[in-house]
Amino acid sequence: MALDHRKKDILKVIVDDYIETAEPVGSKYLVSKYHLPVSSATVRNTMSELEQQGYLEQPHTSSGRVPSDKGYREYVENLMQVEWLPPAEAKGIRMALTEQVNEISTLLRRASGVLSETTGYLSVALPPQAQGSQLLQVKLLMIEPGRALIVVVLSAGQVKDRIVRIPDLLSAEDLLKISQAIEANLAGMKLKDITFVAVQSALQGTSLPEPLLNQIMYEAYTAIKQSDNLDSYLNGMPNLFAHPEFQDISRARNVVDKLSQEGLLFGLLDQQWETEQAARQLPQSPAGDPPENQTRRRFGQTEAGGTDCKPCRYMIRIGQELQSEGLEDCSFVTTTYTLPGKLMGFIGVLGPMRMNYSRVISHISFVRQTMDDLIARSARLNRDSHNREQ
Amino acid sequence: MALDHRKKDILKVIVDDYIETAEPVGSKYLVSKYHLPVSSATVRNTMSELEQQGYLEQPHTSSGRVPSDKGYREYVENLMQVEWLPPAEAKGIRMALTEQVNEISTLLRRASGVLSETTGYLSVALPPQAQGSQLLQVKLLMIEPGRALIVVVLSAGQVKDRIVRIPDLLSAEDLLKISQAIEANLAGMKLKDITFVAVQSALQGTSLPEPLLNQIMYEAYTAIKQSDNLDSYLNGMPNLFAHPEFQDISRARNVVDKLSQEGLLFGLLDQQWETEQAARQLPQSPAGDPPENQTRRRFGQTEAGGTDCKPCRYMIRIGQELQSEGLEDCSFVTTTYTLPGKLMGFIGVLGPMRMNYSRVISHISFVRQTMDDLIARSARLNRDSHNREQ
DNA sequence: TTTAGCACTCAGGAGACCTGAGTGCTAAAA
DNA sequence: TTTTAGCACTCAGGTCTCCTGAGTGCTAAA
Repeated sequence: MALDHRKKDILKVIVDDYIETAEPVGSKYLVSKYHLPVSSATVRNTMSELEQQGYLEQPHTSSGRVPSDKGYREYVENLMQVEWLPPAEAKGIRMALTEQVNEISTLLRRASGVLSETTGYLSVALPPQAQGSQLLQVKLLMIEPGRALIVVVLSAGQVKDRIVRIPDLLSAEDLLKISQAIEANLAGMKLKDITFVAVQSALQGTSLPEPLLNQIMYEAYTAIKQSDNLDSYLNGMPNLFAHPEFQDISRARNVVDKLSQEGLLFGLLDQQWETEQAARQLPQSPAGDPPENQTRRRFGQTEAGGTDCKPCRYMIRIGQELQSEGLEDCSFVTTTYTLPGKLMGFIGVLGPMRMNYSRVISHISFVRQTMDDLIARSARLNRDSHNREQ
Repeated sequence: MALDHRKKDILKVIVDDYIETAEPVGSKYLVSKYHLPVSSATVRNTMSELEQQGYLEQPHTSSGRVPSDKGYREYVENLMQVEWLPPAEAKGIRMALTEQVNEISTLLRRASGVLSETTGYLSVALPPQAQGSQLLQVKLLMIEPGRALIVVVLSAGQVKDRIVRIPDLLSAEDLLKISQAIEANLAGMKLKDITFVAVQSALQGTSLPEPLLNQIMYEAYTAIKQSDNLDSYLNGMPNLFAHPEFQDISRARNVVDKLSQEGLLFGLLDQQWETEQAARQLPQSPAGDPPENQTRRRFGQTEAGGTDCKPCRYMIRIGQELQSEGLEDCSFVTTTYTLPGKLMGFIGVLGPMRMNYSRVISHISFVRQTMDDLIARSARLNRDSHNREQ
């Protein structure tokens, strides 16, 4: 079932060309454009076999071939060459990401912006799955009698605030007591481990009358639990319209529709999350058969001339693999960035199936790498300064 | 130059019909569908005159007529009837907006969502222009040595936080001192009146060494000044694709492109803001000639059966009036909601020029009214509870 | 196993034709 | 003076036919 050398060569050239031109590619054209050392008849025979094996499709009898989902998958897994970023571009991206970033949300916004601009597709950046991060601080600030601001600070550098109603009788000192009690008992816990009962028992010690506590207890609990409900960033929607596959308005609409559904992206990325988790369980076994429709490849250091980028795991989902009606003509390349404490978040690029995978992968890998570097550096700085103080 | 009775009638019917069908309307069709008491020949003559006066256009010689920008303007100013919301729908909207709203941002998100769903167009909601609102509180929370969280609370119920670097040597107590000093000196000031020098002199009293102060002074100043940089909400992008005027991908793209440009919406709404300001300066003179391309109408209380809605000022910009390349085929209906302290924010609905103005106006007016009620009620509650305590 | 050659297919563009909804104009009727 | 009936005219858009050329599969020879 494996493809022989010629078939691989021809499949690669076909996909390359189709990515470039968006036109079905024919045998004669292929031979002349790429100076293949065989005749067009031979190419025709090979194409015919590739079609029988499911790597190519023919829009109609008398037209050239177009890659199928399977063809693209073979291409991204075994055939394509990832071009590395020219150093100048890499430097530009690094600078764009590095400038004045104190918060993870700023970093995500930048990352998404850079990705959509440099790839010409649509990009998303999602905050880390905060249920796994630790609660650092909870502050209650009196805004005016009856209303307070709850600020929740998580270990991943995420901050969430919300205004809540509180009993009119609670004073600023009461609020201070309450927040101190919560912090004393819950700080350091993982978000997912915090229960209502935990909050309840934390507040038991405050010697405040029960009725006053009840309302704020509930508010504090939901504020903490929902503190992972952070914004995601999506850029480059208009980019999609430039590609011929979306000239047909109904397809374009399908995609825009899907992307506007809040939950969808999270769902797609949850899939990856689960896969990642599973992968961590296993001892890194490069020999293990990867599941059919997931790509994980490792990049080595590049040779001189390229931009260095450590091994980097990404996932490519092509067409049907997205299992999402309306996105059959799209591909989605995603990767994860990591925060201290085993936290992960996602960045991804969505484009037509006919996307320039090589370009997207090199960019997303570099952005990911830069993000990881920045995050690690920032963590290191903090640790250092901490040590210095002691 | 004014239109006589028949011309008005016919223009109204044409626009009504075109809004409904999106097809150029012809004379014979018009007479039979609407049982006009004249013959098609008469209608033809009238149409011809309306075209000469610029209210109608003919896509090509042998087709029916289509309203021009001027035709739509005449329509929205003098011809259309605004249908009021059926009470059931009004109730639904009110409930959707009312539930669990403690923050202006939540209210805006809901308002935008409701508007896009009920009108079937695209909707936006922008936060109030915070430069006019007062600084209520500034808190500095230590996250870890070298990093702090600045929380800025404004009078309009807006909260903004950001993480900043601080000198490692600053302790939590120092931060408390600093925030107290800032609050003591600046609380109650309008955002636009706060200068760097003001922050500087506020911190003079803290007896902290100057070098430590410099950095945080700058951070605090920018945090305060940028605290009006709040999120806007945009919903219903996919709705636009359902309308025939956007079947042509290039137009759709233009619109999506425009709307993705961050500044655009603010620019469009700034225009309205200036107009509003100007209007407030003037003693409410209903006799004054309104500027050519702005609509301001007052609604009275509705009669029995309708939903009550206080007088409500809105602005309609049609096609060219938007002065925005790419939006020539769109109209934008906007209105302002008000917060205590003369603060205003915007909500708006953008759709094809051929939008159902009546429907949009009744919905946007009702949403605005409901928002104002909610905000006022919330303010009243707070004041009351405040008084009770004293 | 590869290639040259040939017959075959078929999307898509060009041109001819037709239809029908719609117009403007004119002359008669009100 | 205004309205209407009637008629000739226009033209977008659907349908039909034809043609072209890029592309194929198959076969027989190299």
